[in-house]
Amino acid sequence: MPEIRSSDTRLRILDTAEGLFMAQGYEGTSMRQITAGAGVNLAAVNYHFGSKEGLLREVFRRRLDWLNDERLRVLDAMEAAAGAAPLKPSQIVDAFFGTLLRMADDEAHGGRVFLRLLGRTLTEPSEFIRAFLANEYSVVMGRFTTALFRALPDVPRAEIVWRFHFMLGATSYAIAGTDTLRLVTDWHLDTHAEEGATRLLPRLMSFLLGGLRAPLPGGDDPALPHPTGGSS
Amino acid sequence: MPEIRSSDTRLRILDTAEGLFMAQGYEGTSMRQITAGAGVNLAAVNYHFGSKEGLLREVFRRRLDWLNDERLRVLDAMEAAAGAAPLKPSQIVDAFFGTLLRMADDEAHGGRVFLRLLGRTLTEPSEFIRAFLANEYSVVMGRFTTALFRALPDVPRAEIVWRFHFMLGATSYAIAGTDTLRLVTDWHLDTHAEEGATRLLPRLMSFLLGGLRAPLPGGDDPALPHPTGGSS
DNA sequence: CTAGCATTCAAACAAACGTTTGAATTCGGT
DNA sequence: ACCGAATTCAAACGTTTGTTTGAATGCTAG
Repeated sequence: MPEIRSSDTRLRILDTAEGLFMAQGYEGTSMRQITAGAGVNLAAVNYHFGSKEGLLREVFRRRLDWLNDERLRVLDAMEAAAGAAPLKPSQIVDAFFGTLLRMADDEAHGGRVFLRLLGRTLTEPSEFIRAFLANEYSVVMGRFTTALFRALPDVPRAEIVWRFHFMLGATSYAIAGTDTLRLVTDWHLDTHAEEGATRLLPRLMSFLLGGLRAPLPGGDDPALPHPTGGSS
Repeated sequence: MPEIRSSDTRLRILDTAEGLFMAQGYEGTSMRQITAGAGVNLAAVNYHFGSKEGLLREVFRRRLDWLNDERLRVLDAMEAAAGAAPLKPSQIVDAFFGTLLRMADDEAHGGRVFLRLLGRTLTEPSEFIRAFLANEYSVVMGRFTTALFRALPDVPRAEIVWRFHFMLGATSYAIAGTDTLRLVTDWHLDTHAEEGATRLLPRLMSFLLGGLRAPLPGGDDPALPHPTGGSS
């Protein structure tokens, strides 16, 4: 096999960059930090990835390719088992978000570090990563939204897309800010110090399903005119 | 009144920086972009705010002070009207997230620009803004979590804090990514091009309440062992 | 009108940025 | 063992970064 390309320089760079991008963001991380942390020469990044942008793309690609393939694999298996019947919403949500969160305990595929980086980057789209992410996600998004359309035929499709967005946000935040939001709400979450990923899954799942299946904002439900009445 | 401090240089800088930080992030925005966009001298930022960090702090302070005061004002009015009875969860959620979203249509207090900046920055905490945000939010967070504790006496407190996090994430994403996530899910959301903020409120509200009041992840509910069975 | 403080300005500062270069080194195939 | 390609390396490239300086200008009070 003469195909063995990389020495471990590539991997060391990718792993180090993944961690630093997660902790400091893309713009906030310098090439010298990356190469110093990886113990390689400064020019190694440009040699192996062409540029800093190319490095970021590769950091995402090696994880996202696996994640989205896995998502589609799970969804395919579910649909094959269901035959012609539509899937349950809980199944679809689990195939998408459950697969993502289970990745947190899979150290071989990035673990918590990549999950936090992903959740973070979706909010700070550096304009050049947006096209890349949109392309990486387009197939998966199409499959899952149509699956949700079939699973919830009574819900307007626009509403389903909205709630998919909301679910994405709640999930990204939950994984990106395991210690970020703990500062905002310094209310100590009792026990769980590090093992939050496993305990997070069932909690997040019931929240997402509750939101997904909430009554439509049709108008008869609590309309809530906000009581701004201040006397003085 | 000899108290009139600022020329409008301060305001021009704050407004311009708010927009640029939103569009490009803190690290991705240079002082020269800010001062050029505001039409002021480069040294004006350091003169009025001391440093770039000081500018970011002030950008947040002038908006967050108003927002969180307003949140507390609404909550106070609600609790005064309710007397000794606990508030309804929908009231508390509206006082917190409804007040935030209504800010989007209030151009005098930042409007959509600040909302997107806020949602963005909560995910990329530059380590020096975390302490600042934690301090700005501590009072409000305390008041609202205890209000939720009273409103949902049967739900474990840790669970309420979790779901508060999830609600924060869904909301931040919804406002931060009005066009970000539209690229990820390029499924065109039909009509609404710009007026999304107003239409967003009822949709998000029912989603949040559905998630907040979802059945607890107790275990008897859909446990969903994921069907990973793939043949080849 | 003028003294005095607040503000603005052009210019320069050292430091850090991403990238490039060309020689030194390592490595696999014959 | 040797050649040629792949990789690593120290050094420097030209920009851009945030900040500082000291003189020029604006404004207000006496």
